Amino acid sequence: MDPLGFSPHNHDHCISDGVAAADAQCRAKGLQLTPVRRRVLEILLQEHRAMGAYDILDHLRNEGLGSQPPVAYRALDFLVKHGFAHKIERLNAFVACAHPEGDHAPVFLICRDCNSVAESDGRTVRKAMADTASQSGFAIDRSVVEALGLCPNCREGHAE
Amino acid sequence: MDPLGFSPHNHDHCISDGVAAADAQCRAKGLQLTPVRRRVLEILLQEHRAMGAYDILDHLRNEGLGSQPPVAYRALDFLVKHGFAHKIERLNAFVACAHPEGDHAPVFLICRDCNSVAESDGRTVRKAMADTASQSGFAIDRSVVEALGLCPNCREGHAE
DNA sequence: GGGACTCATGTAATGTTATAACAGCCGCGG
DNA sequence: CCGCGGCTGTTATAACATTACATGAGTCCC
Repeated sequence: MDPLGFSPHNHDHCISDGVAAADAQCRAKGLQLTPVRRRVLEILLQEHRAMGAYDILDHLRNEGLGSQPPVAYRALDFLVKHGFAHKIERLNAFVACAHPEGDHAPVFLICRDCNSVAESDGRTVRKAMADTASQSGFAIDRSVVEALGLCPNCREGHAE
Repeated sequence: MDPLGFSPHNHDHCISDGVAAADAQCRAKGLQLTPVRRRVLEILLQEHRAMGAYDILDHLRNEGLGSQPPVAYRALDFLVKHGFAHKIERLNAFVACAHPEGDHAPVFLICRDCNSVAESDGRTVRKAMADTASQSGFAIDRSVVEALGLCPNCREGHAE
C-alpha cells in the first residue's frame, strides 16, 4: 500500500497541495475545476495509487456524485488533459500527478508486487527518445514511458 | 498504410523472414509454433500494422482456425511472451516484432495520423531509464516505451 | 497397451474498460 | 429573452480481455 514516491510522507499535504495546485492552475487558465473533477482528483490523491475508472466511479456513486461511466471518464479526461493526473496505460488506470507544478515528462515505475506507482523525472529519458526518434524523422508529441519491476520495499522482501 | 519502418521494402521478405526466424527460435528452444500461432504471426506480418485481437480473430474465423477470443489471445500471448510480437499498450493492439533476432528493447513510434507503428532501437532509452530508476532503488524488469507523434510521411502532409 | 501427465485447443459465459449519442441545465453576452 | 458553450445525467453499446471447463494429441513410464 505504499505510495507514489516509495517513501513515507505526510499524506494530508499531498491532498491539500495537489488540489490547491490544480485550483490555482485552473484559475490561471480559465478552466473549471467543478465538484466532480475536484472530487475525482481528491480521490486519486487520497488513495495514492493507480485506480481504474470504475473504482473511482464507485466512490462517486457512494457520494451521490454520479453513477454512470461517462461521469468518471469525463472527469479523468479533464484531469489528464490538463496534467493533474496521468493514465498508466499498462494498468488501464489513473494516478494523480505527483508534480503538478507545470509541464513535465513523467516516467512511471510500477511495482509488480505491491502495485504502487512512482512518478519520476523523465528528462534524460525524453532526451534519449527524442534522439532515437529524430533518427527516423519522427516528431514526438507525447509519450508513454512505464517501467515494471520491483520497488525498493518489495525488493527487500524478495532478497534471496 | 505505411509500415513499420516508415520506409518501403519488399514485403514478402518480411513475412517469410519473420516466420522463419520464429520457426528457428522455436526449434532451438523447444517451443511449439502451432498452426494457429504461426498463422497469427503471418497475419501480423502481412498486415504490417498494429492490430486488435478481434481484428486477428476475424481473420482466423474466416479461415476456420478458431472463433472465440481466447484462441486469438492465447496465440498472441505466446508470440508476445517469446518476443515474436509486441503489444502496443497505448492502442491495445499487437504488432509483429521487426527484429526477431533475439533480445531487444524496443521503442515504438506511433503515428497519430496514419496509425503506423515503427519499432526502433531503444538501447539508449533503456540506459536512461535504468539510470533514472536506480536513483530511487527501483529494479526494472520490463518496460513500455511508446511515443506518439507524426511519422516522416505524415509530417510532409502537415507542413504549414 | 494403459495410466498419468503436459500442453494445446474448442467453446460458453462473463468480466472489464471505454465511448456514442442525446437530453437537460446553467451562466453569460447580445 | 434568446442563443451559445461548457458541463452533467442517462441509456445503450462497443471494444478489450479473462475464467472455467471439456476435449484431444503427444510423451513418458511401467
